Amino acid sequence: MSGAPVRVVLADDERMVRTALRVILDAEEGIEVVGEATTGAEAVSVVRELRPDVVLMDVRMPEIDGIRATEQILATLEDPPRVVVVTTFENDAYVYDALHAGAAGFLLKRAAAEELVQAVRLVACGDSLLYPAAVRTLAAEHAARQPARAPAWVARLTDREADVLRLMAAGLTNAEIAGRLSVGPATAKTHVAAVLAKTGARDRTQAVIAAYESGFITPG
Amino acid sequence: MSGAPVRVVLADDERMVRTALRVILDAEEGIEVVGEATTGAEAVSVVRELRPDVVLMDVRMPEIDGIRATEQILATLEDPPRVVVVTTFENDAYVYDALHAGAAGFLLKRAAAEELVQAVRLVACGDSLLYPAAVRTLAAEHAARQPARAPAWVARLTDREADVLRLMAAGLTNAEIAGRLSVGPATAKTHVAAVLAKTGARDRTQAVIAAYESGFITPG
DNA sequence: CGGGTTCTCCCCCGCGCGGCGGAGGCGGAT
DNA sequence: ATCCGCCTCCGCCGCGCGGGGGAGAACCCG
Repeated sequence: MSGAPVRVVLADDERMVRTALRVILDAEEGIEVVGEATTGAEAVSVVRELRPDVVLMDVRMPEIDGIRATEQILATLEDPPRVVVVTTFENDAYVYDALHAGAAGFLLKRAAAEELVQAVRLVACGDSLLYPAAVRTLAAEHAARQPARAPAWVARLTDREADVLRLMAAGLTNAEIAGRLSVGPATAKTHVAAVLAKTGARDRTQAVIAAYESGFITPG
Repeated sequence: MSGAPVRVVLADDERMVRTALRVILDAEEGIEVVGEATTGAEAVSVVRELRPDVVLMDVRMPEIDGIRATEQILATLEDPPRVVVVTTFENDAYVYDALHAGAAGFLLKRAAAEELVQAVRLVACGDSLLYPAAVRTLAAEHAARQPARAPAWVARLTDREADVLRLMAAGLTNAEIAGRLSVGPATAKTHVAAVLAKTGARDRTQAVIAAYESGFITPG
């Protein structure tokens, strides 16, 4: 815990921001700012060279944005540093992207100095962290991932047609669907035809796509 | 900030836990435990009556679990309190459920006393919060939505075959794929056949299903 | 009672699809 | 210089699929 200091690299295109971060972090014991970068591309090469423990990565940067830079760092380096994505606005959609890219944390620039320091220490210990307000964004996205996206046609499906669509989305042929539902092949075809009509699909493949895209069935 | 104290209700079926929480929180200035509940149903009625600012809600409780109780509280009360879901194990799938139910935070019972206090203060201010380890769960779920679950066959696809699979998953016929890629129909068929072979699919529909299930393409 | 909906089943037809084998060119690796 | 992987294309064949009809039985609801 109190061994070697945490080595930090700052990536931000604005000098003032870098300076502010450096001042805050350098004042802390056990934290050492070892490098800076002003573009995403530079961030990747600086990190590759200096091998810091933590990277504070701005989102909006020239050449390569912080999200892509994060992806590249995590994809190309072995034993990569922990990346904390930093941005200005909390309503940024970047929260999701940052986590998706493998970021260990997400901070707003308006965060207090103590929050920043705590963030660096936390991720250096292997923990993850999100700026509280960002959690709301994430939670909201999570919650929103369920409703809304159910097109009208889903409700118009009869029970039987819904069964058939599920089996179609399981990759079954008409004959197999008939067998699974214990009905004649002709009946299965009729239901499939009805599903195609209601989904507006040209063939069973498009129907399955519609089933996925509408959330009627979900991967995993 | 330092006006009226934060009024807290504790909902947990274990007396020891309630006592522990009460001792910790009552020792803090500006925080007042105004009520307790031992079941989910009781939690709902107690909250309805006492109108606290914050509810510490256990997950596992008799009658109604904490998740459903949270849902009911947030759905039926106007100007509802902020609910922090508390549980014992961090590998609980409840993190997701809790956020989905509208919880403002997620804490583990092993959290330090200071974390607990900070959590109450934070959510009382309107911020959200997650126990750091819980963030990992959430972030991992988010991140896991892409990598890992990429079966071996994804990597074995050639660039061209990946293009073709994407178009297949867009619902195009062989002829349309050929047109889109500016190649002959025979070539498109060859690539499709290769995709079917590598995905282990019997027909294009199963290939598209594999594409979704593997995360090769994502809904939305 | 009649009308609507749903589920069931049948016919024929055309065609896209998938399986089969073969072939030539082109670039990188050995 | 040789092999191998990838992309490109060609034929043939069988079959499942989708489109077009029609039809009977059960059910609910007004």
